[in-house]
Amino acid sequence: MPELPEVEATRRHLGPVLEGATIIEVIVRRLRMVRRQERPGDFGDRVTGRRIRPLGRRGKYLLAPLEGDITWVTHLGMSGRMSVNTREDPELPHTNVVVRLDSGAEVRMVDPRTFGFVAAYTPEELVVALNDRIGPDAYESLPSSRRLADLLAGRVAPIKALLLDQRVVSGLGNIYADEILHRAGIRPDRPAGSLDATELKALRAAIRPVLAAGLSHGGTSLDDLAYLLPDGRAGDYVTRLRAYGREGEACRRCGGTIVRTVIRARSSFWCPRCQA
DNA sequence: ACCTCCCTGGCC
DNA sequence: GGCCAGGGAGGT
Repeated sequence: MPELPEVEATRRHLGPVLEGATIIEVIVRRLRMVRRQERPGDFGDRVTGRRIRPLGRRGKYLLAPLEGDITWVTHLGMSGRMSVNTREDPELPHTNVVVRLDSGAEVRMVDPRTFGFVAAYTPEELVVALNDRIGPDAYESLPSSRRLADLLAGRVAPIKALLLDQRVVSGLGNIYADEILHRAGIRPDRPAGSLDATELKALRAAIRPVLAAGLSHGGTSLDDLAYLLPDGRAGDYVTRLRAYGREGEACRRCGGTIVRTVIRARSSFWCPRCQA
């Protein structure tokens, strides 16, 4: 599912297709996909006719800055993915937004569950939509362990819940949060404020390597294949996962048995033997 | 800081 | 035929 590594892999694939191209037409097949926008029609109106500058990303948000100070923002939600096509390619089911380029290529957003969305923002709107809502990017600007200590001090919520809170750091979802906690050797249900300095260092140190590994494999495509790279290939980090989805299987570090518990209404997979 | 909702394919 | 998956927003 699309978390930071999947969004970043998507950004890297889309870059060569989008950058420098001009948007000539936008087709919104499901109006629900345009959200967090005053009027849904604003999206097409605002992006059409503009040239795309180099792509960016913040947490799970894919950012396409356009000439003229408009930013096309895409969030893939739970089940969204981007697909690069020619106009002749048949459309997959759940193709909800189509962006046609002057190059003849088109980028399609496919999202069965429609938790994803697109929007087009002025600089002021972008600040409200992103800066005021999400914290530093977990890959590009990870806070120091000392800063993390400040953020987590006194918090009784489980550390897993705070890793998923995009205001603390942005980009982590359920899969990579579990992988990070496993690598750091920390139980997901530990009260966040109870982590000592050594544990916080281990936690901080686990974040980038896990995300980098996921990215190097093109991300994590699960059996449902909801997430795929823009060329249709699957990311295969699922074969390297150490915790997520491995209930009942042997821990790849200590040989213990991975368990599944529910934290904040989300599945958590972890090893009771090597996560303390 | 917690709960509910959105949505649909896939599974029991 | 019902339930589950879950990111993020909204409400209490």
